[in-house]
Amino acid sequence: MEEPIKRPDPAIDDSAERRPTLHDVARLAQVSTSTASRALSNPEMVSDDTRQAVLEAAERTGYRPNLLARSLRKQQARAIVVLVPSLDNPFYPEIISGMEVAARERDYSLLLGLTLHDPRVETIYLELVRNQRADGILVVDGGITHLPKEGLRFPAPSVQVIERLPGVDLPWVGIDDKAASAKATQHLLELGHRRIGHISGLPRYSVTPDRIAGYRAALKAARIAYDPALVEPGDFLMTGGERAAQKIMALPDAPTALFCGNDASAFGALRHLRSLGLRVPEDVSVVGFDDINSASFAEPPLTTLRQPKHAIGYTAMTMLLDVLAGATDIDMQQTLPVELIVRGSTAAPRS
Amino acid sequence: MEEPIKRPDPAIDDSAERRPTLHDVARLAQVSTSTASRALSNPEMVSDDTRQAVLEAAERTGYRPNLLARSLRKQQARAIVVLVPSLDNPFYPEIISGMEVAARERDYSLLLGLTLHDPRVETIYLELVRNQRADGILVVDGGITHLPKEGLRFPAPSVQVIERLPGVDLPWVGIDDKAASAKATQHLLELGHRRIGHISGLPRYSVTPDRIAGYRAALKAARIAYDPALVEPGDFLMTGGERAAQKIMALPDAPTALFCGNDASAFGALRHLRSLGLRVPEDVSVVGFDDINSASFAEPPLTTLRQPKHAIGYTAMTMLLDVLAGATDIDMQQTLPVELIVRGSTAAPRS
DNA sequence: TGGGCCGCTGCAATCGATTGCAAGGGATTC
DNA sequence: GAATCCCTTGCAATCGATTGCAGCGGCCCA
Repeated sequence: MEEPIKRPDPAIDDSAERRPTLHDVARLAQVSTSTASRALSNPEMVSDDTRQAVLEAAERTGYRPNLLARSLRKQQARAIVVLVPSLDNPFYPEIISGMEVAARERDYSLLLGLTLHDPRVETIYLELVRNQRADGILVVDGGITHLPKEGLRFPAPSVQVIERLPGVDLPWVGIDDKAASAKATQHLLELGHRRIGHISGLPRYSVTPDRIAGYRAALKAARIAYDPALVEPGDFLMTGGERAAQKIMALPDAPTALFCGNDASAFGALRHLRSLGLRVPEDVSVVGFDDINSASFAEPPLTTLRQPKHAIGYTAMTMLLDVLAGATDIDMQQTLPVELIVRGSTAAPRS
Repeated sequence: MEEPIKRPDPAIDDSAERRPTLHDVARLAQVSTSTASRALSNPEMVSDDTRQAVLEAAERTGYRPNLLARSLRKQQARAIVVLVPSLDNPFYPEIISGMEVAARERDYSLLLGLTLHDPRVETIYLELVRNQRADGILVVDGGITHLPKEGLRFPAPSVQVIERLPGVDLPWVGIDDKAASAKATQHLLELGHRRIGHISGLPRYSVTPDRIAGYRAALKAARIAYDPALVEPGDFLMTGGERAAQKIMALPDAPTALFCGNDASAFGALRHLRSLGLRVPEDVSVVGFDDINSASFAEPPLTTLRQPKHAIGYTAMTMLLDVLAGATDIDMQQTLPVELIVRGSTAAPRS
């Protein structure tokens, strides 16, 4: 080990610009590759002198472990596929941000898959796991909705986020949609509203019936009869919200408040109300759902239910990595708290 | 090959639930693994009978190639790191969507890295490439800004998006900020505005001076003197836009129009104008930049410059993959067209 | 002095593919 | 009938790590 390092073994071509491998490090440190490996990955297994020499050699050569080789050997890709329908709804990027942080903290990478609800795309990303390029899947909001429900089997540990896939028994992270929805409706009731419209979401999402249920529960608690005409499906987008608002506001006995299935729908509703010349909140109150970034910038700033988006993503990723790490005492259902954010779009009805 | 497939070799434990490997397929098809490999990857290299037998065996065993092993052998990870400061600005998700499509089309995966301008995070993702887990890097908008500029070397092929890193000689995809900026300013000039304010961006972004330059060039072409007091830096966020608008509108000779460095700033400006009781566009016209999704939902809908966000992402990813595929005739600078979208936030000034 | 244990190290197998090289065999050509 | 060529196939090396097992030497204790 006191052999001067300057004199390279003439039998070895060091001039090649090949990236240094563990073998190169080992040779420079005059040890076997096994020892070099241990010195770097399990330092306590080698003597102080050896560790020192290996670290120095690694430093000197600029060695970087080849993660592909390590993954192959250890049979873990250290990557997670995140399936999202799209990034159009600003709701998703925030969730993904939380996932990225959690993944990075534990030396995992995040493979982003935008399915656009296309089963072919969904299949491609599912294959990535079958092909050992990823260790698990996070399914955000029906990323898999179009794959056959029957016998849908996940090829690896997975966690569902927000949406519960019918007939799929996987851990889940989300919110209590019914309770949140009731809370928003109650807020309007407390302000004095008696006729409250609800713009719901696409029926294919499981959150849609839950939110309707919460709305109905709050009405019932206030002893107000449920009027189906006041519930109109939107599509979780601006345009659908606009259309739904149009239908509801055209009723003979139009409501004084609208509770919308998400913020985008609420924006659409706002636009329609404006076009009718109705003022918010003086003439009609509006409540959204999600609290996306732009909700506070709307005119007027939107009263809405804040989903803990970052925390949802962080929690989901953490759960999945815990499962992959062998944890067995996982909470199958993690319900995160929702906060009602009261801004300028709600007020008492005109007397 | 007419050996009945039903009779398994008793020497081999087929009961194990191990994923089938190429070796298993080969054994079932009674060929060597090399042949099996070729039958699946280079079908034209084997005879029809053999190919048939191998495909059948692969089908029967449910074989999926192990991409880690393939990657190790072929020395390519087939993954690209996308470095973005964050997903807060809705501008980024759209770019990323374009990248994801281009990557998927060519069997690459997208590793998402949110740097938050933190050099430690930037380093982590750069390491991913050094460690052979990714083949290249897409740097979106100063994803690397905080790493030392001096001697910043990329460990793999990379493409810059939107932002040009100083002193870094890499292919780039973006827009002509100066020309776009001039176009927006000219629009206001054509409407009859003579005093036009500009809310610029953070100086650390290279687009900021370019956009100021375009603004000045348009003024000069219209023979209007440049007044530095009318240019106020924002931070590309709502709050900065609000603050900058406040400063500019407090001038003794306040402008009749504001050209904002991005849509978020414009939203902030709108809010401030509203708080002053000024109407848009009757009292003050406002122009944004980017055309993020919510620009059309603003009140009034925002006149803005539409960046081809999806195309930018798609093009950048395509360029990078072309480079990785060995293309040499790459355009080092790809400038994509910007469109002025005239909506309700601009009009002729009060006479 | 001898047996046993422990700490450290190296050998060699392994993860699961791809691929250069060579050989076998049939067809073609002179 | 022999030489040549080409098509197809298999052998074995390789990508770059990790790890079970065994060996070696030193130390401790009887």
